[in-house]
Amino acid sequence: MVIEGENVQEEGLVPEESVVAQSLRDAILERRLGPGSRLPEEQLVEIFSSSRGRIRRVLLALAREHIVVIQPGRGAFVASPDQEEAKDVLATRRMIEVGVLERPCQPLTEERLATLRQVLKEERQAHKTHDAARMIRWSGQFHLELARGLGNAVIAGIVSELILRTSLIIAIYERNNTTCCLKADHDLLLKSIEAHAWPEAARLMSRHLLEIEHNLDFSVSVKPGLSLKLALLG
Amino acid sequence: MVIEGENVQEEGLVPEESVVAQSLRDAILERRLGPGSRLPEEQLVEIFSSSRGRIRRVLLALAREHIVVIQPGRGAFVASPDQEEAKDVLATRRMIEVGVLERPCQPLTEERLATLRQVLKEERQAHKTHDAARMIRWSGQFHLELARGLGNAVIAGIVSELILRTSLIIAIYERNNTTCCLKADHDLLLKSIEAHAWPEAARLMSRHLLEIEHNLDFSVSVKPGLSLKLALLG
DNA sequence: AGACCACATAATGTTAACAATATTTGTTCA
DNA sequence: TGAACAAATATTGTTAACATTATGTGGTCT
Repeated sequence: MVIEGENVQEEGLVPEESVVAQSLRDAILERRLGPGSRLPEEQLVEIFSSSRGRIRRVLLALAREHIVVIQPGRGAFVASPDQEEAKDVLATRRMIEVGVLERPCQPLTEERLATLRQVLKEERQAHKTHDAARMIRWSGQFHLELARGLGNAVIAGIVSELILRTSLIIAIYERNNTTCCLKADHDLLLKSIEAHAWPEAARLMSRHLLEIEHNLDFSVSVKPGLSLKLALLG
Repeated sequence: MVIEGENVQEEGLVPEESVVAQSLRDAILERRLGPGSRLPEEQLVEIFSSSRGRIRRVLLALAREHIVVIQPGRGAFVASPDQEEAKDVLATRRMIEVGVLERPCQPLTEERLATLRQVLKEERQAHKTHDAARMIRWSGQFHLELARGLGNAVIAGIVSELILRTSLIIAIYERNNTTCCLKADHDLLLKSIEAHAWPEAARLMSRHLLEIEHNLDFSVSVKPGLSLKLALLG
């Protein structure tokens, strides 16, 4: 199944740059690229057969999305959100994603509902085959599709960015592979939505996001990541 | 009175670039630069005594904020949000800014409340002296300070961006200088907040933003803007 | 061993020149 | 007059070379 990319808009980037940006976002989302990883321009040029100018534009764009940090004179790194940022990102997601369920900007069409079911199916499939990367990807896609269906394009763009930041946060602070256990949450959520039980759905979403937040352990420090080539090509 | 700039974070830009970016944001916020205005690199280089490389980075950053559009091969222009985007931006603001009042991420400290009062005072002052630019600026600042005080840094960043987009939207679609008439809204809002009457405050905020939306006239077309030098230096 | 310093290496930051492309201007002709 | 074309101009896109700045290495001294 093919669904439009995780991210929604690529303002200011030419198509070739979008591809690079999306590859990096994918690698970050699926945790092949961990927080703090160096992103040397020259290596990225090689990997993507691009030019330094283009790579630099992409890195700036990703810095503006808060998933990359540019340290002047030192280079670009995958971001390592601190505890405060982690809490803020989760709280913001709660505000928006619960808000969208409580007071939708638009009614959920049958078509979008079908997409949601399909996404959930993919998520279950990934879970069954223990494919962690695909699990994360489709889990995020579920949240994004909800924002698309009940919210609007602007909200979807915001949520898309927050999902990526969440992925980094979980990569740093997750307690003990708790992520996988939350699988049932999306099932219940979709059931409530199908039943038009919006208050119940909102409650589930709130609990779902709070649970993620509560499963974070802010006492841990850093974790090493893969090498660039392995992360982006392997 | 001095309050930190409208925008919150300048990830990936060096200070000199931030200054240019903020100048352009200011010009757009205060409607000295209108939707559709051309932004030729060479002129910006002259005006800000900067280099093309820097200007280009700034333009990309602003494109990512949806207040500038880069047309490949043609250059950068101040964005002209269409009707759909206008409705989405206002709906998103409603969702977030009402949400922040209904379920604050943090209690409003006395210090922040004082700032809000001060901002409102400036707003009234600007209104009394018929200083349109300052009116817009402080009006936006009021919304931003609310997001800072009741939300968090992430929410404030989002709201900050949405305020700028709203300024462009109003510049295009405002019916008949209705903006100035909404002055009393912020007064009432602050009164409700001071009385801890959150549901009432939320209702007022919702009405306030809906009113802005309803005062838009989507039948109008474009309006000309000032010259670059006049807008940015005058 | 460990702190310190100088050098070598590698990475990023910057610039200027050139190439490619739009836009404007000017001319011709119907 | 105004439509159509062509040349001139102006603007953006791209690259490569260079300057600047970090990083790593090796050696010396205490």
